[in-house]
Amino acid sequence: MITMREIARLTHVSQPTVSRVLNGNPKVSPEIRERVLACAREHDYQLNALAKGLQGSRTHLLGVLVTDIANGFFADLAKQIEVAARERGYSIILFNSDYNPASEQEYLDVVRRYRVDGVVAVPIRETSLQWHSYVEKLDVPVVTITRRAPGLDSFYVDHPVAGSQVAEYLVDRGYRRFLFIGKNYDGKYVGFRQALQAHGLGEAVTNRVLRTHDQLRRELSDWLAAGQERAAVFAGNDIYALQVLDILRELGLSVPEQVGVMGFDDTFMGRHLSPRLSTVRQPTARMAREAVDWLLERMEDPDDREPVDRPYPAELIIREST
Amino acid sequence: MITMREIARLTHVSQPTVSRVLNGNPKVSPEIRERVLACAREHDYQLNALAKGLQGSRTHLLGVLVTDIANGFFADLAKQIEVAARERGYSIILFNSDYNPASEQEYLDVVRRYRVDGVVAVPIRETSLQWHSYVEKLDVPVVTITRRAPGLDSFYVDHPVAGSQVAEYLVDRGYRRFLFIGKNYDGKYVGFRQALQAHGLGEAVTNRVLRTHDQLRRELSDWLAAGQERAAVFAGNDIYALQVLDILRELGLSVPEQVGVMGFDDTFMGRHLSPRLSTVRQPTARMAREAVDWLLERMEDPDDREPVDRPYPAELIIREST
DNA sequence: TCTTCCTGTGAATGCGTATTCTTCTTGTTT
DNA sequence: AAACAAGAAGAATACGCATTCACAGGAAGA
Repeated sequence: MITMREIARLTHVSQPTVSRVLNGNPKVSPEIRERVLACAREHDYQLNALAKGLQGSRTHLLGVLVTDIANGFFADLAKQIEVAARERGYSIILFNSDYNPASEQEYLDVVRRYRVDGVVAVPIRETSLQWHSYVEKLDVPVVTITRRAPGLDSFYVDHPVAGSQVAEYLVDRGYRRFLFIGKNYDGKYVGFRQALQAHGLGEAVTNRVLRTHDQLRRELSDWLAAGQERAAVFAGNDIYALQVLDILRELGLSVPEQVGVMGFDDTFMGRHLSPRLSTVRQPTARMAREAVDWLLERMEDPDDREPVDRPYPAELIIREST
Repeated sequence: MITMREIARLTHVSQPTVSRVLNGNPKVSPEIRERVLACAREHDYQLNALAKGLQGSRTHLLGVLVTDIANGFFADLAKQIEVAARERGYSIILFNSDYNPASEQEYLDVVRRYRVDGVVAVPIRETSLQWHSYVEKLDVPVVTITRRAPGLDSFYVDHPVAGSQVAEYLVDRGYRRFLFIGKNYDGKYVGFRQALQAHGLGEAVTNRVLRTHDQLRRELSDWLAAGQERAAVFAGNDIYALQVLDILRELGLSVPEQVGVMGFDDTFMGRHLSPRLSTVRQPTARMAREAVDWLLERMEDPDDREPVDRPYPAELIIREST
């Protein structure tokens, strides 16, 4: 791999001159400029980004931390981030926390080792104390996407709000018993339950964590047997919803006639399921773009501004399953 | 961010000594070792990977190039690669070619700029001439995963073979007319057609590229109307299959009774569709692991060995859609 | 007491860039 | 013609690390 010094030697100029040419510095005579450029082209010169990063203050690397890249929603999110970053001349170091806090922390060390310019992250929990204190010590700007992290720049759909939107909609549609599939600390569940309580339906909502398919079937069928009123299942994401639909089919129940099902994330898949899945859409592309933009600005002037808190509206996508 | 020199200053030793301690070099007295380690811990020292990469021969960065990370199959693949790499102390620079050859090429420049140690790639086409010649000039080892690239280390499921497996199975199940959804240069289609020709069914197979949902519906319904024999659709991937199932439902056709549908990739989703999707599974995790392993070995001794060509068996997953 | 051999430590150096500081050349002004 | 401004290119340096080499001091052997 050819270096500037090599080019300098070949073209009988000094290395700084080569640097000037390659960086478009005007203070260099046209003949030399041509000579150097020709040589660089001929040998297919590529800047050593490591050296540049070591010397200067920018590595042009962005860290991207997601909980599970295999989940279609985060895969799409990662893609949008990658695109936005690339457009601005940045490359992406990807990391998967797999919902494991230890991995998450480990990644922050990687981030520091590579002197990444900034990080856009989906933290596992919105308010993890260790995470937060660790990020504080980091001298790297971190923006949070899809999750709200107090004290950090956050670009997110407000989960409690989205959850309450879902609740309002389902109540409006006549549902009176509700099952939420997901972690009980999930903001969606929190908002969902609160909104239902406001309707005097606080007793009518239950929560289950998804473990295995069989277990979910048992729980679902028990739950359905335990009441008479119109029932709806609110799944923490479309993948859960897919499994719920499957189980209801196994149980011989028709959706939405006997049970309503609501997903979350508006994965592509939902559009083509049977029945087509009602779900909640997040403006991923916008969030990704604006998060990256902000991150780059944040890098300019370190920490003079207040952390930004930017919630995005969730959009209810009503299809056939409710 | 604290450096070795800083630690040296604080502990009253020389910088090389700090380096020795941190690298476990035995030639350093226990007292000094302790002193230095304590100081490093206290200040939460992190190696500057850029400097190390610049001076040494390893950056501990791996490039990962996929065609579309938003596709569940590649998302899962990327995840496996990331896990395998991390276990071996490598981090991942991710890139999305989005089926755009220009992007693909552009990425190879990024790879060179960051002096990545190796690349695991899903090339857009198995035999792209520019790609191949470009990779040759690269002095970075590249392994190809999921696609076979002659002359490069390849870890893949042989698409033509898999296509013929599908053909054999479908013929065996009594299907006599076939529609393949995907690019006609897709190896799956090539093998599929060949196997059918061997059964004297060469005339019975057609190919359509998926553009829009509506267009596919028209084409599908036309195609179905054009013949009487038992028909099956072979979709190039599970996402296509999902859309096909949807369309057939719209057309009021029952699967598998009236039309068979075969997917490809064994995406998680397929397990829970209605009907559950018959598909083809690739041993992604194994491929990813072995590709990364090989890549690391390849990095040891540059190019003394022959390029490895490692096909993996495809596994037919038969569920309800055929 | 004087070599010889370790062993632990520091000094010096290189990796590829960008920047700052100098030097040298050319052209302009009075 | 002399003085000076400006422009072009080279020399030196720093960034953080690893590595090589040389040197000091001590222990062991003669």
